[in-house]
This record gives sequence, structure tokens and C-alpha cells, in this order.
Amino acid sequence: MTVYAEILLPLPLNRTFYYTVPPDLAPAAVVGARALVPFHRRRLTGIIIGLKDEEPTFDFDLKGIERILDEKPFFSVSYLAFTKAASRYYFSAWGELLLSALPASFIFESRTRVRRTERGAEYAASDSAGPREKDLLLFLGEKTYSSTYLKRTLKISGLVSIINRLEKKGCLEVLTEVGKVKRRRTAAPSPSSLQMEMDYSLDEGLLQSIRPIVDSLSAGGFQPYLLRGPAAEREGIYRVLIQEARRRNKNVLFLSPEIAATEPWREALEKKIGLTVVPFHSRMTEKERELSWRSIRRGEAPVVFGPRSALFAPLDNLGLIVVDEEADESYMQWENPVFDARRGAWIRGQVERIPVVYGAHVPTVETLALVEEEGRVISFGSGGVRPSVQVVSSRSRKEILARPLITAVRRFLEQGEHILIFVGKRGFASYLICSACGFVPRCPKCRISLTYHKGIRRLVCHYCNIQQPQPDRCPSCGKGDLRGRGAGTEVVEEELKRLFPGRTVERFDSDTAGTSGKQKTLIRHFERGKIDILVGTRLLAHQVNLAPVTFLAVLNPEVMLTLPDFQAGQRAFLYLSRLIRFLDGEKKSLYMIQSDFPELPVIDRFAAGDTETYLAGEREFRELMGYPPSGQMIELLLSGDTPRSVSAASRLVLSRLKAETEGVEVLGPSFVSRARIAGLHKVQFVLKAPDRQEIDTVLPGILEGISIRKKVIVHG
DNA sequence: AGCACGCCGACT
DNA sequence: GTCGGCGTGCTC
Repeated sequence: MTVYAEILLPLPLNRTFYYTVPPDLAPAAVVGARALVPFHRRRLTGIIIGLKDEEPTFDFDLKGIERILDEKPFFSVSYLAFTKAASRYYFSAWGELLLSALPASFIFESRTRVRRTERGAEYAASDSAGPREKDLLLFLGEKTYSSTYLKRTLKISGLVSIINRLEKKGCLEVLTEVGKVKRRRTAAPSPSSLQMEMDYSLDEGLLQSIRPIVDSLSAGGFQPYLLRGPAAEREGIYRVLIQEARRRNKNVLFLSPEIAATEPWREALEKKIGLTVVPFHSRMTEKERELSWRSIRRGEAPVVFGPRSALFAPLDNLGLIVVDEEADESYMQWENPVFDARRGAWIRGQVERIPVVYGAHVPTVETLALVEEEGRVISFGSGGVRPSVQVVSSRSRKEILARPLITAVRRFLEQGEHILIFVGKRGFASYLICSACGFVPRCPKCRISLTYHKGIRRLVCHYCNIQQPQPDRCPSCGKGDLRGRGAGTEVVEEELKRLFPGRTVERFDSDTAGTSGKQKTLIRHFERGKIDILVGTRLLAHQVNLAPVTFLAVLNPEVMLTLPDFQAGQRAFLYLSRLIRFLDGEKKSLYMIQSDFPELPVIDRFAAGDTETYLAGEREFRELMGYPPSGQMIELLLSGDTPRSVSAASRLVLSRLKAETEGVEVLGPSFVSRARIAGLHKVQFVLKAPDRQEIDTVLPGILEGISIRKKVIVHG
């Protein structure tokens, strides 16, 4: 009896393929196993997701599986279900998502390799060879290269047809061989060793408040929780929860934003509760990744620890997922496959029917709303010792640094203290601001700040593409003119050097701290007191291992609000909150904010330590505009290397959107100005709908057959 | 995603 | 006349 296998392949296609299972492979062919299959003119690693006795009805003969790569299922049924649900949620191809989570060494593919023959060498020396043929043949020399490598490196147009022609003439040999896929390594980790204070003493009250989570561990079933409170208490709770899960013989997946921060945690957990904690992140070497995968697959990992990529750790028998520092933006993966590990953890928890615990001192409104609706929010801690926060106005002043700020800097320097100054450097977007009243032009429809396009001298909305000519006078007060604003680190550095001659002022930004070596040096110098004032950007804000200071200042954080993004306000508030940890809680510390708009809710409420009012305001804004969590918002990006291909695809998408988008508001297309990769043309649509259902019914059809590069960013 | 097939402009 | 550009379509 012949058996037929349904196989998922690593292709951007929302479909599967069928193969026959040769009798000798039948025992090994199980759901979840990897299979090497012939596909068109190549060979690919796929995953068996179904087996049938009946032949699927096709009017062509099926090909047979060539090899089964695993004796036991490589993926469990629940892992398959989870990745399928995640791919549906993020509109990505299941096969592509599933196989991209896998270490490259587990994937086999055939590759075409090109080699020059003797005749090819002679031909290259002769006059009859064309210039491009010569280039290719000379480049090849005696070595063999893959055709994709040649395409990337040589940049000869029509390379494929040249190869074909030379092959026919007998000048080249084209070979195919099956081998492991080599994947490009991601950037080196930014190393830092966070010395985390682990306070394991949980008081009775705290134990009582997490009782529901412990009950959920026993009862099973999906149940989301949000722990709102200081890090020290959260850590204690996690430790208890991990132990409770282990007592029930369940495994734990623990997500934490920074790779650098995970290592000390891992060590502490291993030491203090005697558990094997397996690290899992994308910056491990291929070998390490492979080892982690194998040990997790063998069930040797009771706790897996890592950043967003650890969401896809192949753990079985899961009992609990923890997402710490829930508000951290690094949970979002912006490149394909686009996903948000926070939401991914939610989906995995639903599939596995287990509790998911989010933790944050200041949560995102998205998670807060979701958990309030379907789970439980547990708040604790008084908010900890808060430094005194002082806001100084810099409105309508020409000086880069406000007087009271300079005075404070001087005072702390005289006390022998070392100072951190954070610059909300612009450079994400160009924007205009009124020099007199501080008015920032916003889109009347989307309420996000308009982006200034210098070339056309127009203000453009990044979401809906509404355009306005650059006004001569401020439309709000009629007096001032609109100009760009926002001093960068360099300007601030210069100013400080001028004001405080004899003091050491250093800059920590992508220029001076571009490599981890440079970062380490700067940090070491600061720690050793060799730097009096360190001026940094968000790059510094993300460093976790600075010894606490007694004074820090943030310059004009309102520039963050000019980002053309509905999350700009939240991001600014979270940024300000994050910096608190640089301050010494033991001593009398000062946190100073210089702003043109001290009255802005984000700044004003932060200074007052009034997170609740800020969160309420943020939710009100989201609700008013239909942004998440009050509505669904999806960004659809199309990119290609010619303007023509992009505009053709964009027209097609637009006509489809117009034809069948009941209940979905469509904004755009607008051009993506900050196309990071040079020479790439990008267009963006924004889709808004009250809930996912509308979008789910419409979007797959719209994306069908769009052959250029596309990216779907699902918010909320 | 690859990779081949197939149809129109500038050149050995 | 061919070469070689890239649109279009298919892969079990």
C-alpha cells in the first residue's frame, strides 16, 4: 500500500505539496519529520505535516520523498500547530516561518555549482569569447562557485543565460549537489554583564497575589497575566513560578529582551534553583544553536531562556511562558518573518493551553488592554524609590542647554559626580516645529506628525499620504516660522566642552560607539571616572551595565513624538521610564528633563510619576483614532528595485483594496522615504479595521500573486 | 523563492 | 537576422 505525504516547504507560498513515500522510508515517515524532496529542478528540506493512504487527486504523477532526515518527529504536533497559528496571525507563509526558526545546519538544499572546463579556459583566452563571457570564465578560474554567489558577486546582467550558453559549448560544467545551507550570521552581540540583584524573599502578600497563576499551572488552560511592579519583585515571582512549574514536571519558556541581560539570569537560576537553563538566541554560533536545539528536542531543557527568537524554541511539555520587560521594543522583529514575540507568546500559550505571564514596571497599553480583557493584572510594589524628576523649559530659547540645567551640571560636577546626558537625537525623520509657539504640524486624519520632504518642500503623512505645502508662517500662532529642530550629540558635546573647559566630555553614539570594542572602552572609562560627562543616544540608553549615577539629564525628549508612528508617545514615555535605572536609588539623585513642551502629558505625567493618567490618556488617543488596542492596524510594505515594478504592484493592490474592503479603512499608498537599503523603492499602505476578522477575510486575497518583495507588519 | 519559458528592441 | 532584456508562470 502506497503512502502519501503532505509536505511543507520553505517557500513563500501558502500551500503544501504531496509526495509518495517509498516503502523503505515508510517506517520513518511520520508527521513532524524532515524530508528531503525533489522540487522542480532542485532539492529541498520539507516537513511532513500529514500522511494519507488515499492518493490525492492530481492529473500528474507525484514524485517520491528522497530521504527522511529524522527517526523521531523533529517537530511536535503542538509546535506545528503553534507555528501555523503564528504564520496565520502574521500573514507569513507557514513553511517559511517554520523553517526559518530552525538552525541552518538542519536544512539541506541542492545547490547548483558552476565549474570551468579545460575547453572553457581555452575559450576564455581566444578572441571568440564575449567580454562578459571572459569576465565570468576568468573569475571562475579553477574553483567552483554556486550560481547564486556568482549572481551576487559579479553583477553581470543576464548571467544565467551566459552560463547556459557556455554550458552548451562545453566551456562550463553545471553541477548540483545536496548540502547544508549556510546562513548569514547576525551581527555580533553587544556584550554587557548586568549585575542583577536577585531578591528571592517573597513576602506573604506577594505570594497570595500570584496564587491564581499557580492555580493556572495546575489547572492548565490558557490564561494571560500581567505583573506590574519593580524588577526585583518580578524576579522573585518568576523564580517561584518556575519552581512551581517544575514541581508539576512542566517546562518553562522564559523570554527576556536583551541577550546580554539573559546570561547572568541564566547563571543565577542554574545556581539558585539547580535547573539546567538552556540559552537560545540568534547570535549563538551555528554549532551552539544546533546543540541547544538537540538538547531541547531530547527533553533535557526544563527552562529555556532567551530573547524574541527563543519564542520558537522547540520545547515540549510546556507549562508556562514568561515575557519579562514586556514593553521592550526588541520583542518586535521588523524583518521578514515579521512577528512580535509578545503576541507570539500569547498565541503559543493558547495553543499549548498554559498560562502566559507578562512582566513590566510600565506596560504597553496593548498588553494592558489585552490582559485586562482576558486575564488578570497583578500590581505590586509602591513604584520603588523614585528619583526626583525636574522639568526645565527650553521653549523659545536659542541656547542648546537651559540655564537651570547648566547650573545643575555644574553643581554635580563640583560634587565630584559623573553625569549622563541623553539626547533625543533626531535623524529618524525630518520634521518642522514652530520657533515661536512650538507647534508641530500633524496629519488632521491620522494625528501623527507630518514628515518634511525637503526635495518637494512639502509635509507628508507617512500613513495616509496627505500632503501640504511647507507653510511660510506657523499656521497655529501666525508669528513664528517653521524650522527643523533637535540638537544632535555632537552639538551638545561641543556646547558642554565650551561651558565646562577642563572637564572630559565624551559622546556615546553610533559614530563613537559603533563597535562593541569602542562601547566597552567608553563604558570602562566612564566607570573608572575618566569621563565627567557622557553624552549618549538611545544606543547608550540600551546599555544595561552602567554603574548608577546621581544625576542624569534628558534633552528634548519631545522630538521622539515627531516620529510618524502611532506608538511615538508610548515609546517616549517608556524611554523616559527606562532611564530611571541609571540613577542611584540609594542616594539622593536628580533626573532632569529639558523640554520645549513641559506641559505635554508624556513629559508632565512622567515627571509627576503618574503612570496611570498617562496610560489612560494613551488609551484614549488609541481609541479615538482606532489604533491598537482599540482597533487593528496593519502596515503593508511593497518594495522592489525599480520604481516601475513597485508602482505596478501598488496599483494592483490598490484596486483590489478598493474592490473588496468593506469595514477596512485603507490609507495610502505613500512612499517610504527612509528606505534604508539604497536603491530600493518602497510603497506603504496602512489598513485599519475594528478587529481582525475584517482584515483576515480581505488581506490574503489581496496579497495573492503579488510577486515583488512584501512585508506585512501587524500591530497589536 | 528559484528557475525556465516566451516574447519584443539593439547589435555581434 | 540573433542576443538578451525581463514579464509570467510553475513547482507535488
